Amino acid sequence: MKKIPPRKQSSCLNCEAREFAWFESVSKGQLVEREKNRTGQYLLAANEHLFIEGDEHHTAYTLKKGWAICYKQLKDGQRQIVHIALAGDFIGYKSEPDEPIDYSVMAVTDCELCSFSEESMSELLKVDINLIHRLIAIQTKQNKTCRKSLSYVGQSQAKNKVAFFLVDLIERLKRRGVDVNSTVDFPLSRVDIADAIGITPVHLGRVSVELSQNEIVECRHNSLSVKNYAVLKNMADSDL
Amino acid sequence: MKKIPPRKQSSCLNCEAREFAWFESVSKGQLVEREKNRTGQYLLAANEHLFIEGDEHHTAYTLKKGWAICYKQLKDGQRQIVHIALAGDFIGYKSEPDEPIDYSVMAVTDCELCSFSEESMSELLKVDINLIHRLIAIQTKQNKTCRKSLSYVGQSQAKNKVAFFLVDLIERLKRRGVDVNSTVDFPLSRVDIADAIGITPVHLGRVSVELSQNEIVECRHNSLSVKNYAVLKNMADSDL
DNA sequence: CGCTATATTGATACAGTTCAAGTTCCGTGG
DNA sequence: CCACGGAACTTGAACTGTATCAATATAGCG
Repeated sequence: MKKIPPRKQSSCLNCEAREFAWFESVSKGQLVEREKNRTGQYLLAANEHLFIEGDEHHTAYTLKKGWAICYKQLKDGQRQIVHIALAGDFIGYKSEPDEPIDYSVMAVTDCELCSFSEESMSELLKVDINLIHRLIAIQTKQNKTCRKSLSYVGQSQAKNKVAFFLVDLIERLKRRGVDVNSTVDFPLSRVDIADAIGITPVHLGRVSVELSQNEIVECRHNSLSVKNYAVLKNMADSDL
Repeated sequence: MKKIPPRKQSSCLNCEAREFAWFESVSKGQLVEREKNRTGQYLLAANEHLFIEGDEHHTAYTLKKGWAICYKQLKDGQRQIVHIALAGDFIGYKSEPDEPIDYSVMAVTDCELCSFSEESMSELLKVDINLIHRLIAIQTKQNKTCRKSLSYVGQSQAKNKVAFFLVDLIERLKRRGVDVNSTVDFPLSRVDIADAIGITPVHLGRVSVELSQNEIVECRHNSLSVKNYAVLKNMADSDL
């Protein structure tokens, strides 16, 4: 991971990810002041790790740009992706400084990140009540998302899992201003998607063929194009 | 749900669940004061619902006594249990008052609950910084637990799922002072366990037979007895 | 003491996995 | 710009874990 020297760091003022980030709750006026508590800005190249499950790291990050995956690994090597991190996502925060982190984060594309040390975070939480509430809101949402993933991973079958997963992602991309009607950049590999929804990449392949033959969604080679979002959405949370 | 009249309500002072609950962070001295912001105490009979996914309820609860299940339901009726609530667990909290709750809660055994209205909560969070940090810690832990469930539900197979699930529960019961070496009360049905780990009750039955034949764990008829915890633990997070 | 819930057992079907052999894609260097 | 090599995807055949359905057995409740 490459640290960006202070004079080259970009300001929170014109950060596009801010409306999805922890600092969403900070008013323009206060931003310069709060920004002083940001402890660094980094470049993380694709496929590099930010941290690994078990690390005793002491930093939380806002993903400023790029795609990253958060995952856990079982003893037998099986990988479960627990979250696809997009611009604005707050990752690596732990309330207990002494406990090791319970998941790993790896960049999918080249990423930019802003860091907050534990001290700077508790300083920020001390001086700005809005940041506390925003942090709580972020956690509530993460929880909600995780419960939803758990539900479809546990209860639905392959085709529906794909739909659930894609619809979730598409909605998040939409909010970030991506035009989902055209073909969009989609850096996740088959293996990534498979590990996120709990099936085999091979079987995901077969399901994908079916989805593209039915003119629902085409998802391959770093690009995604939605042909029939209504049907896809309906497939997420129903047997159709 | 039956409301307990004020004069019959028990105090937080000698609550056994408190050390696992939100008020864990409150000192004995402050407890009487904080307790004033508790808005009610309730009895919820077995199989009754506390609230249902989609409800616009405005109350958070501490489970004081009993077992409850938190679950989500897919359109096709499939149920995923996302959490087994035990004494001390904080359930139903939402950071956004306007949003409907994203899961349902049903009592498994008769339960006792303490309630906090949205107003009382924001009052408490305003006056007691420790309660803020405790709330954040609770959410962090819930998140962690959910990620873990997602991982084994998504990636391991039936036998291991059972082990994961039981080990998690057993550890939580231990902390609550239950002697796990003897036979313990275990009110969850086969269907409940199956819906928590994402398999069929019938198949869970077969796996259970195997586990009991191998003298690892016997789990039936409202009781659980662990024969070989070492092996069970090893089965959680490994192929053995 | 019967009645409904819940759990067991067996037979069969299928979704999803595994392994292995192709194929296509894409970045790299000549 | 093309040729190469490795990674990512596809395809096929065989296998297996889990689901389904249906029929019994057992447990707990009124």
